[in-house]
Amino acid sequence: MTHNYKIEFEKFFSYSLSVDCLIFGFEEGEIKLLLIKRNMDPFKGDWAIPGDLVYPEEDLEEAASRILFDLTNIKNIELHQSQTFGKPDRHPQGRVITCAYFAMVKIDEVNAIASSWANEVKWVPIQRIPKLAFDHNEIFNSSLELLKIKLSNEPICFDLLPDKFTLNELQQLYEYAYKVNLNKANFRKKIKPIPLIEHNEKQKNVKHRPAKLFSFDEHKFERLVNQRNFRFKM
Amino acid sequence: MTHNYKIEFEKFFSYSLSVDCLIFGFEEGEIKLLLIKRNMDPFKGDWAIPGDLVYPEEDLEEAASRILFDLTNIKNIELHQSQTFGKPDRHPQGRVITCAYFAMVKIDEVNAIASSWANEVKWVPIQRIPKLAFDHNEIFNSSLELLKIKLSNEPICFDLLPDKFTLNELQQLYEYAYKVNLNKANFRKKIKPIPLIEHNEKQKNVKHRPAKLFSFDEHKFERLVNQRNFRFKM
DNA sequence: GGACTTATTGTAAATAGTAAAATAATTAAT
DNA sequence: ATTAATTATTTTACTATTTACAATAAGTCC
Repeated sequence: MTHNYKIEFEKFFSYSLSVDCLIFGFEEGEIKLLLIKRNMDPFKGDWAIPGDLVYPEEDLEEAASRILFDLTNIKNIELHQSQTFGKPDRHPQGRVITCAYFAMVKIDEVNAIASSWANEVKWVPIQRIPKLAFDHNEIFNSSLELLKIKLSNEPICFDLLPDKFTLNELQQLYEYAYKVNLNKANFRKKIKPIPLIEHNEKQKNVKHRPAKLFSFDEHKFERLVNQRNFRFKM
Repeated sequence: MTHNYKIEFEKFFSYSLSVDCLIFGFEEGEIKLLLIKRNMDPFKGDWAIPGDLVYPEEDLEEAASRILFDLTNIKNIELHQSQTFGKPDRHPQGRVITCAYFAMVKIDEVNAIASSWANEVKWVPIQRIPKLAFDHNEIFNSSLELLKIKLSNEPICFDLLPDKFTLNELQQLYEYAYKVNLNKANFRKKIKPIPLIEHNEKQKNVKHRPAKLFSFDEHKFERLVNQRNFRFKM
């Protein structure tokens, strides 16, 4: 930092900062991303990742949290910082640097949607994301890569699944994320070390043998991580 | 982006952006970080990660690249984006958001050091990083975590090692990074799939049986990745 | 040559991963 | 009620990989 801030103040303190918040969900075997339809220029009418400028007194993560809340009414969930994008010409109206965050929500718990933000929102399967506004396709791609890395090293798959889920749903999530087919019996062997709560309840309204419902045992997981040196690995 | 930029221009386009560049090297069995001693306020005299404001027409990565060059004369090496830090009060002189990058250099090829930047620079083993200026300890910690993840998934260890290295040096690098002891025989078995060029040359000036020297076979590696679906995994 | 240090190879046991078959629970038709 | 069909779940056998440990080979230094 060799610059004299007094002299160069105007030149350097003239950037703007935004945060884009990728909201992922899981439904019917597909991981989905919440997109908004922009209701103002630039890129009016285009689909985009929700985002907003960061307020002067606001931390980056706070801003992402605010965007998430405005759109979904969800509070207090983990936000994962992704990459930051700052090409000088990425925003037509000035030098706007954007920092991407992503959140993972239980899609069945999200109802309140569409606000002052955008007149339209929709969940789009991540394998069928359309052309987006700004450099949002690039932001999506790099964030998805990060999501995939975290899915294989941290138990964040359970943030996407409903509170009670079947083992098949868990498997489908990984199959969709990595575009692979997994052997069912082996998958179950592999997830054996992960502490799950087995419910007496079963799947309903299916026309075949219903599967048992499970929940992630977060407390037991924490204990395992701290006491033995257990590591989540998929 | 629901804001009217015309009206709120002054309020929002008043941030500054900096880039911090963590430069990692490997020497005598230790992974080291290049630190500078600040020669101006704030935090004058404190050790810090090298960084500078981003110029108006400059991309983030370009800025990181410039910092790296000013300090080491090294050009055209890969820069890895780490996390971005933007707490409103992180910089005493205004709202400065900083985006961290890290680079990995061959420490023996870096000589030119100390510039207009700082009157003092030094390589510090990453297990003995002192209290740093600003929030630089936080930046270092999160970047180190990312470095460790990349070390286990990409062949970037060879960016740290000299062009010709011994297998022991390679092992020491991983042992130091993850603070573990590895079995020599098994380590050599594990790295078997990685394509290395075996030189006729041997280690010199050691008072024991000299080890063979190896280089990373980048071309063969690329071919493996593309043709079969080979993955680097440590 | 002999002591010493490190490199390199070998082997057996333990662990993890894979494929396929067997069994259980449910719905729906007969 | 019996049976077929479908899917969930468990079991078994097999294969490959990882780990631990021992043995041997190849240099340096005196």
